[in-house]
Amino acid sequence: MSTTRSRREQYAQATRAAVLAAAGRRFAERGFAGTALEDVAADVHATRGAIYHHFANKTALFAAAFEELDSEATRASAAAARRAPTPWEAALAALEVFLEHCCDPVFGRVVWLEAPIALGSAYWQAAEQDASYRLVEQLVTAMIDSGDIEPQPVRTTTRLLFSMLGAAGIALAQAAPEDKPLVKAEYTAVFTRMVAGLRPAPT
Amino acid sequence: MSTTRSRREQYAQATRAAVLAAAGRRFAERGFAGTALEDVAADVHATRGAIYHHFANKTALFAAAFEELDSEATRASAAAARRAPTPWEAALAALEVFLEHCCDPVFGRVVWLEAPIALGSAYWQAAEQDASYRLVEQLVTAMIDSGDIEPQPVRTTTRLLFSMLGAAGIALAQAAPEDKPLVKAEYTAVFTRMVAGLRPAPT
DNA sequence: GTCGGTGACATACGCACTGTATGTCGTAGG
DNA sequence: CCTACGACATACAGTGCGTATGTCACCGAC
Repeated sequence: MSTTRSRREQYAQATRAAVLAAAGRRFAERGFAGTALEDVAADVHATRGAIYHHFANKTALFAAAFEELDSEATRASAAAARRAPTPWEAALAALEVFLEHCCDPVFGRVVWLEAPIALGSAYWQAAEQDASYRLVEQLVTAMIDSGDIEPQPVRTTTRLLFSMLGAAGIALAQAAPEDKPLVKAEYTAVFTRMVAGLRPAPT
Repeated sequence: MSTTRSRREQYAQATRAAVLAAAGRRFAERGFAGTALEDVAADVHATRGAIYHHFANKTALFAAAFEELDSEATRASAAAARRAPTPWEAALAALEVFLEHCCDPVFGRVVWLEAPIALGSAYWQAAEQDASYRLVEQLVTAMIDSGDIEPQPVRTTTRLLFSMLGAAGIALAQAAPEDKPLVKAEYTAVFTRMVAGLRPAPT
C-alpha cells in the first residue's frame, strides 16, 4: 500500500531517510553535541528548515536514528533467539548476534555512547521502552520460567544485564577493527559465566 | 601547613569550595546541560567570571565536582575492603559501602547519570582513570590472585562489573527514598550471584 | 604608611547553536 | 486554470559558553 504514493510523498520520504542516515553518521563521528544540524542538512544538500519540518527537534532526530538502529538489531537478535531450542541457548544466541551488531561503528557509537548524552537524564526511563531492553527482559523471564536460572527480580536482573550489554557494546565500538573479534570473545565468555551464576546449583 | 594561609587565599578557597558544592547540587537537580553557570554563580552570590577564574570551563567544573564525590566514596569503600579477611569478602564489603553512597541523591545523579553526559564520548576512557574504577580493578585482581574467582581477563571483567555498579547506582539514585533499602538489597543479591559465577566450580 | 604588584573577581562582548516564525514554490485535485 | 497544501528555504530571536578587559582589595617592600 505504500508503493503507490504520490511523487511528492516519495520525495519527502527520501529526504527524510537521507537526513536520518546522515544524522546517524554525524552523530557517530562527532557525537551528539558536536554535530550541528546545519552540517547534517548540508550533507543532504538541504537546510535546517527541512530537518525541522520532518523532526520536532534535535533530540527527536537522534531518537529516530537510534530507534531505527536499535529495532533492527533487536529484530535480528530475537530471530536468532527463536531458532534456539532452549531459553538458555536462545539468550546466548541473541547475545552473539547483538554483539555482532555492536561491531558496526555507527551502531555502537549511536546506541551506546551517544544515546545517554542525547536523551539526557531520562535515558534510563526511555531505555526500558526500547526494543533491545524488552528483548533482554523477555529472555530473562523465559529462562526463569524454564528453570534455566533461579527466580530473580526481573527488573533488577534485566537492568544489570542491559548495562553489561552496554559495556560490551562500548568496548566493541571503541576497539580497533582487528581487535573486535578478540574483544567480543572475551566479553561473551565473562558475560556468560556471570549469567551462569544465576543457574540453579547442580544437585 | 595549609592552616596559616593569607586571608585572600582563604577567601578564594572558600568561594571555590562553595562553587563546587553549588555546582554539585545544580548538576544533580537540573542535569549538566540544564544548568547554566549563571545559576551556579548566583547560588554563591558571584558571577560567571568567578567560576571561570577557578575552573577552565564547564566540563572542568563538573569533573572537579565528580572527582570529589567519587574519591570520597572510593576511599570509604576501600577502607571497608581492607577490614575484610578475604578478597571475596572485601569485594562484598566494598560493594555494600559504595551502594550506600549511591543512595545520596547528589552522588548518584552526578556520578552515574550526568557524568557520561558531561564528559561526553571520552567518558569511558576517563572512567578507567577514576578512583572507583581502579578500586574495582584491584578487587578483581586480588580475587583472581587468591583463587576466589577463576582467572579472567581483568580489563573485561572490571568493565562489566563497573557497568553493573553503574546500573545499581542509577537505580538507587532514581528510587524513592523509602524504596532504596529494597532496591539496594535486590541489586546486591543479583550482583553477588553473578560474580559468584566466576568462582571455581566446587570439586 | 604608601606604593607598585598581583591575584580574585566583575563586566562586556563575540560567537555558535537551537528553535520558531514567515516566505516561496511546485505539485495535487477539482 | 487555479486554489490549497505540503515540502521545503530564509530570516530572526533567544540562550548560554568562552574570552577579553576592567576594577578593586590585599600583600609585601621600602
